[in-house]
Amino acid sequence: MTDLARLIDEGVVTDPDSAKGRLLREARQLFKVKGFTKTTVRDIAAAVGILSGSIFHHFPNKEDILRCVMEETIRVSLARLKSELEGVDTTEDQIRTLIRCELDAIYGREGQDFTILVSEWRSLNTASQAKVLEFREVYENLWHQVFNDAQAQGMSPLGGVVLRGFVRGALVDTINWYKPDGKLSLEQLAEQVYLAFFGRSASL
Amino acid sequence: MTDLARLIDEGVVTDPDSAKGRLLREARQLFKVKGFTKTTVRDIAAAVGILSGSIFHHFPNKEDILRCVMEETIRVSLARLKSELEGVDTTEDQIRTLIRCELDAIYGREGQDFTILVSEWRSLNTASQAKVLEFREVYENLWHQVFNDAQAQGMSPLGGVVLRGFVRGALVDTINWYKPDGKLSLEQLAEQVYLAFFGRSASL
DNA sequence: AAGTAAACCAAGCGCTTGCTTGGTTGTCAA
DNA sequence: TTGACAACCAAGCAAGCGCTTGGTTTACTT
Repeated sequence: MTDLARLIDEGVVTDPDSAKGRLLREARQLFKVKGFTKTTVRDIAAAVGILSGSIFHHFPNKEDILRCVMEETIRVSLARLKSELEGVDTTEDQIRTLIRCELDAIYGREGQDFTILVSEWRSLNTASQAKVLEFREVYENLWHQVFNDAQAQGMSPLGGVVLRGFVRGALVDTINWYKPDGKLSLEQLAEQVYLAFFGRSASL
Repeated sequence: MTDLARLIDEGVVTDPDSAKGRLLREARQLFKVKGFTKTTVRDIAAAVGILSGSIFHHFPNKEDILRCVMEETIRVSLARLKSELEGVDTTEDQIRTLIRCELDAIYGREGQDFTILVSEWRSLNTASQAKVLEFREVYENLWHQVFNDAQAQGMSPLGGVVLRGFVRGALVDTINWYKPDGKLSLEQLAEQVYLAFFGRSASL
């Protein structure tokens, strides 16, 4: 069984070959490029190759498409993170893994997936936000635990929650200035982030 | 002459008592709360107390209102920053001033002004972005200079541009989790940011 | 008192939006 | 072969959008 097949089987992602899966893929792409409000249901339908009305056979409304896109993004990121963290023992390497995975969630695959969670957050109503938050908190707790360990080991003077807040901001905001095709590679960017926050912990 | 009067006189801000100034103030507030696309010209007009069509006596189109709001935000922040940096000699204190001023631009006055620059950036067309960028680069260069000094003095292993990118992200993203009314005060938050990026420079 | 220009109103145009409705097609199990 | 169901089409509705137009009010100058 392939990785993808297992993820589909576990309900982490929708089968990309199904009608709903195709819709989610094209919607995600359009939300990334144009943003949620500037993307019309006609845009999404045209990208898939159907008429706009047919979308509502699969989703109750436009907002629910965004909710599904966001939930899938987190579920995939979380599954990926958990599997990559397995067998990583030192806090230093765990932090590097966290940073690498999140940068990959932002720039990997078809790119900028993770960013939708932040940039389009206000496009969800309160009920949808609560649903997405359920998954997100599990993901964030992984960060908090590792960063609390880091504080306990003297690697940072900051608590896990605050430190995670700063690191998330630093990472997410890179889309506004970092160019993956420039002189700085993704791996180098990840290392720069690590250095910025934990660069001199060895000297303690 | 008061501070505000001088700013008006120098063209930094529009007179808040003028018709255009009132429009900009209400528009800014609505853009912050609802976002640009979800704010209608009828919303803005109603907040000021006029009819929607009358807005176009003052602005050529809706987008230009956002452009003006953004430009004023930067001009005010820049003027404020320059005046606060006067007489500050050490790089450490300059950094603290930069952080304090930017947090104040985000949370001060009527709150979250500065954030519009990031969250609504894509709502501007290319021409408007270029205009705003003109002012913004002056502001960013102030950061770059100070952070390059910091690197030269061994306070950080990172270059000014990259480090500024991380710090900006960390600061701007605080609106997504930091609560000004919580246990952490704005001054404490500013100090935490400083510690996160420069906390162990003394041990070098 | 007359002139001027800024500020605003009243009405609505043309377009786009999310979504609905009633019907058609393709697929597969019984 | 028939029934059932998911997937989709064709057409369009109601509401909201940015913006225009032609005219009126108000404040100030000369």
